[in-house]
Amino acid sequence: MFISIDFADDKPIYLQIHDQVIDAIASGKMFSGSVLPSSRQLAAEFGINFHTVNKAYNLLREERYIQFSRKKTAVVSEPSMNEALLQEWDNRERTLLAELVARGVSRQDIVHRVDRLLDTVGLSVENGSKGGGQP
Amino acid sequence: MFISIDFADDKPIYLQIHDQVIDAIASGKMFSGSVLPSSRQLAAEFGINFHTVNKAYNLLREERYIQFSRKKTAVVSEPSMNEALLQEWDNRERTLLAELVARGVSRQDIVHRVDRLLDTVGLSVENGSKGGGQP
DNA sequence: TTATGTGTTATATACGATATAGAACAGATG
DNA sequence: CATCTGTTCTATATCGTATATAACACATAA
Repeated sequence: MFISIDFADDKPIYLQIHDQVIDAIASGKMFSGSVLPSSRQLAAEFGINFHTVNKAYNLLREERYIQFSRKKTAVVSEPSMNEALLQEWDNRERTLLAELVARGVSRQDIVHRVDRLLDTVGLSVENGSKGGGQP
Repeated sequence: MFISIDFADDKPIYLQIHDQVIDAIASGKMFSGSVLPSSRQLAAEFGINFHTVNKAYNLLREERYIQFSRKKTAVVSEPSMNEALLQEWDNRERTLLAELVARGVSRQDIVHRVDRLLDTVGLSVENGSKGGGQP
């Protein structure tokens, strides 16, 4: 499975699941139409409560990353974006960038660092037909 | 004052203060040696508890952004950075970048967006470090 | 010296978020 | 029918956030 939970991490479990699903989509491991494991199934796999998984799934649905089909199974949605989301993203990104600037990291180093990170995010391509339209 | 508090924001007050101090340093409004207002003083200004301000200050100190002089006043430290901090920053930045990638934003758009954000962060001359010199 | 202001420590309360637990429900599936 | 799905409800326990009050050691200025 593409999800792992670190109980020692201070980050809430439901957020760990939430972020890793987004990461799986970004990296191409999952894409529009991919079916996610059920709440109870995923919960059993990690020995956690299925309500915790539900919380992650519901958040992902509110953010339009996934949706629930009539079969009640969670599936990855078509990518969606809007101005409000971009504005909210900018706020968080700006706060993060300010940390490096405040610590004296040069602008060139920051841009290079972001660029290098983007390399590691989308290692898609391989693995079946990605980008060839929707399944 | 370079700090404002939004009680409607879901972000904790102590984190709002924390992030805005870092932003002030990044933008050059504060730099090494700048004196921050006292906990009780800043708390009174916004009608909040001084323990809340203390929580923000102590976090900033643990992160080496500020320190407390023998006079017990909080002052901005010299910029510091290390590998562990960079690694931790990468993790958070990667999660943030994955959101845009998962939503279908092109790599070029993301880089351009980050570059534009960096314009708004450091409105202090060059980067690399604000001059000023230290006392 | 006295008075004031600083960060620090301690105890206490209140509230929301996180996580767990168990039960029951409607709808789809085989 | 039996099973699985997400959903809803109630309940509990724990932690983080925020406030409140008190007291302390230290530094500063009157």
